[in-house]
Amino acid sequence: MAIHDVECCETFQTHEEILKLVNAQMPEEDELYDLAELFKVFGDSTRIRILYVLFEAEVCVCDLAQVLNMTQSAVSHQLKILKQSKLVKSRREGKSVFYSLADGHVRTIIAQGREHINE
Amino acid sequence: MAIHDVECCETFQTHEEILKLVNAQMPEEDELYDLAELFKVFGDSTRIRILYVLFEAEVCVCDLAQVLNMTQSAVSHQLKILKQSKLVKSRREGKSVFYSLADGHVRTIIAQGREHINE
DNA sequence: TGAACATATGAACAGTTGTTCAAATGAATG
DNA sequence: CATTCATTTGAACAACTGTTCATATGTTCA
Repeated sequence: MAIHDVECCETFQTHEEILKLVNAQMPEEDELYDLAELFKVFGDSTRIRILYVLFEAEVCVCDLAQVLNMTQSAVSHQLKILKQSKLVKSRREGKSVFYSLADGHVRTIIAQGREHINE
Repeated sequence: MAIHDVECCETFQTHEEILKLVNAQMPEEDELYDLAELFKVFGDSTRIRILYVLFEAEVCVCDLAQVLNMTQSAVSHQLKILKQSKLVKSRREGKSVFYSLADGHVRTIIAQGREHINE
């Protein structure tokens, strides 16, 4: 048993080795935080519904509000969050603002999540 | 303009078509809820850190607590959540309980998330 | 410029979440 | 079977989140 190994639940595992492995792969604290923030965005069924609409078409805010039967204010608040995390982008056309998906990761992540829960 | 189209932000879009497309692809409400619940689990940096440890090795609760510098109670609470969402499985060996990843979707989802934020 | 429309924003409120502390369960061992 | 160790659980508390309501911003057009 190496010097720096720690006794724990009497297994006397080589914690040093585990620590090395883990520290080598574990992202920086900032990145872990950003990662959690990103997944928090997916962690709300309203936002997922918005994303599903954007899978099909580029739409304006009041279209989203109608299709999803929500307040336009509520939709706008959620769109802001989606935009801040760069899952969605917007384009102004006259009085309207049109939203669409920002990149393909959204589809992959949601597809994987769906696969997982349907196992 | 078809009969059921709705006037909205003066674009007179064919909402009927959008609605058809969206409704065809949009999962049931239950599944949307489950999906959001799943991503909520990823939406906490503590749980992501736990998953990163489990990427490297099967470990017991007090190992996790030590490696992550957390209360063993806090770790246990989070493991319960990870287990309920089937991201993690456990195996008892004497007094200890060892945790490991339940399937490969975890890796894919986190990898995609990481790709997204590093763009 | 002023009215009308589409969207964004801020404050406030209820509901949810992660941690801590204390206590309970479960397993091995003398 | 009582003790010890590893883990789980429940209650409680502060921090955070999504919606609503009221209001502000920004754009078009008469």
